[in-house]
Amino acid sequence: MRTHAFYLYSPELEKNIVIQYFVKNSCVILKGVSLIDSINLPKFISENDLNVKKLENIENEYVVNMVKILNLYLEGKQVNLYDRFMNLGINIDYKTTFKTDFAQSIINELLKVDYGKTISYSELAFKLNSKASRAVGNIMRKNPFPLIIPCHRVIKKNREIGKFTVSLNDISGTNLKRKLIELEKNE
DNA sequence: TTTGAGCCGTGAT
DNA sequence: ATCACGGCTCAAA
Repeated sequence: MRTHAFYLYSPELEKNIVIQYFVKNSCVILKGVSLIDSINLPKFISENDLNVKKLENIENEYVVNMVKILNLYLEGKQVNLYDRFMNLGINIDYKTTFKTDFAQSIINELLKVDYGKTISYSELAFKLNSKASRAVGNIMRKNPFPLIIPCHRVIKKNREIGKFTVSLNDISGTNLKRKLIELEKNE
């Protein structure tokens, strides 16, 4: 089971979106999504030992469809990335990362947060009769699938944007989170 | 607006 | 069992 990877550049986010996946029983399983500055892309690729294909050379129908959907989203279209990927038969295996019931349930609740909406860390916890807002933040921090699992929609209760750590430092992470929220505010 | 103390699930020890 | 660690909160100053 070899890991494949491809990336596309998003002018909207000013980031490269790197998708890692592998194929098992003719089913695509997503391994991770990373948002990387162009300047850091070569380092990221070498550090993770990625065999990255250039997008235009990829024949795989799954990849073509993934890119189509991602581009729709990046253009500001109201698309549910998780559902659309699932409908393609692409498996987003978050249970490998999130092993506990609590973490998995939080992700399930997060997936119910609609496009363009936000929710606070504490509200998300409250859905599970918990007050563990900090623990929720720690779960978001580990999200291997930014954009697809929309952790950018989880903000602070006082309406501040909160942090967004996706292999980025805090400042650029928060800016990127803000961009994503703005992107989803289209009419 | 800025601190500081409380908060809670996780993973490591 | 315990501990330290945070994408957090609340309230006091």
